[in-house]
Amino acid sequence: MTTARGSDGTVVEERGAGESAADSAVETIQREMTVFARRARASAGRMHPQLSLVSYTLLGHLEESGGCSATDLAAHYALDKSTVSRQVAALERADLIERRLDPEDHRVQVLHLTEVGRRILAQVTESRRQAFRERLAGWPEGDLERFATYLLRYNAAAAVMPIRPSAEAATVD
Amino acid sequence: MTTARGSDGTVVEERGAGESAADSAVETIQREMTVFARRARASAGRMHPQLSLVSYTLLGHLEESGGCSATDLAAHYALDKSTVSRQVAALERADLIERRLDPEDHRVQVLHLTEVGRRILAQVTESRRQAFRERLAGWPEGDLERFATYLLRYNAAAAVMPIRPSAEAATVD
DNA sequence: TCCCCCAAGTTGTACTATGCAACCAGGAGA
DNA sequence: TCTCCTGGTTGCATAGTACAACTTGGGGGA
Repeated sequence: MTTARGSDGTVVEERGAGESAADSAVETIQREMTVFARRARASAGRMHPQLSLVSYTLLGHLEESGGCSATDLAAHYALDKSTVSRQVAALERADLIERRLDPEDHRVQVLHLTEVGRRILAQVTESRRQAFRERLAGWPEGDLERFATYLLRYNAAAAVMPIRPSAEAATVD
Repeated sequence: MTTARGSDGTVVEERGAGESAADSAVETIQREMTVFARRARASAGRMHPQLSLVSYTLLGHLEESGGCSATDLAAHYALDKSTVSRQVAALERADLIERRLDPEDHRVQVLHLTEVGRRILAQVTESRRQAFRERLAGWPEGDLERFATYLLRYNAAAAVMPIRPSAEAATVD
């Protein structure tokens, strides 16, 4: 981090002597992506009262998969099965999901969103989307599309090139 | 760009009849920023065993500020002073920072990086920068600069937008 | 068929990060 | 001086997580 940032988000750039414009852009990208991640992480605790961080993700996965087992969730998000088990228990207590015994294999509990769960998930999703819309309000459409394209390109690369130290990084999600 | 499938499969894209291309771009941006945040969070612990994401951030702030108080850190990162106090204690135990009593005001402990701290921070920063360089390798310079600009613009907006409990928070994933 | 082993989930335990509240110590003003 | 404010620490509670031991159900081979 080579940057000072005021509470207003103003950024002071310092360009080293031998640096090319491209290097400088890379650094800015790194810094700003990190800022975003930190901010996101920092506000994780002030999540929707009903829906913790992981809970939201799990609900989203249930919505899109149309129901799956706890083991599937654990594998998909690289979480321990005990962690998922407790999360699932909490979500069930909150009436956001329900369990149905798989008739084929009685060891398996297939998890499904309840109506309430679907509604809460939609609410939270909508409120996230609203926040993004506000922040991106007034951007020219061309900029929005290029920004989206860049992010896709970046993430596609990141998926294949995890931060180095260990190979397990590939299990990120 | 309406179809973006990260390996995580977080969000189902539903493009309603009345939705513009700009709306679609906003959704893609939201999804991809979230993917990035999750990946960053998940891999944070792997970048350097010695340095958690928060620790890394705090060290970085000390480096760029040239020394500041624990209260400054807490305010800047919206952390509780007790949290910072404990983080600082750990960093001091690890010999990465040192405290110097402010001669002007004996209540204040000005925190400074030690040589070791500076070295470790540089190492981690370099390894992160390398990862970013790899992911951005081959991008045309114009794209890099636009991407950097967009991120700056986005984060500036995010910094100003009121943090509503169920908006920004939900962003994390 | 019966037994053994594997897979899905649950529960006990421990550890980390965190916030809040109570507290301590140094400063500043009435 | 006395009171109040500020920087910091510590006690306590909670969330989220992993690991290991355990429970229950399935399936394959002798």
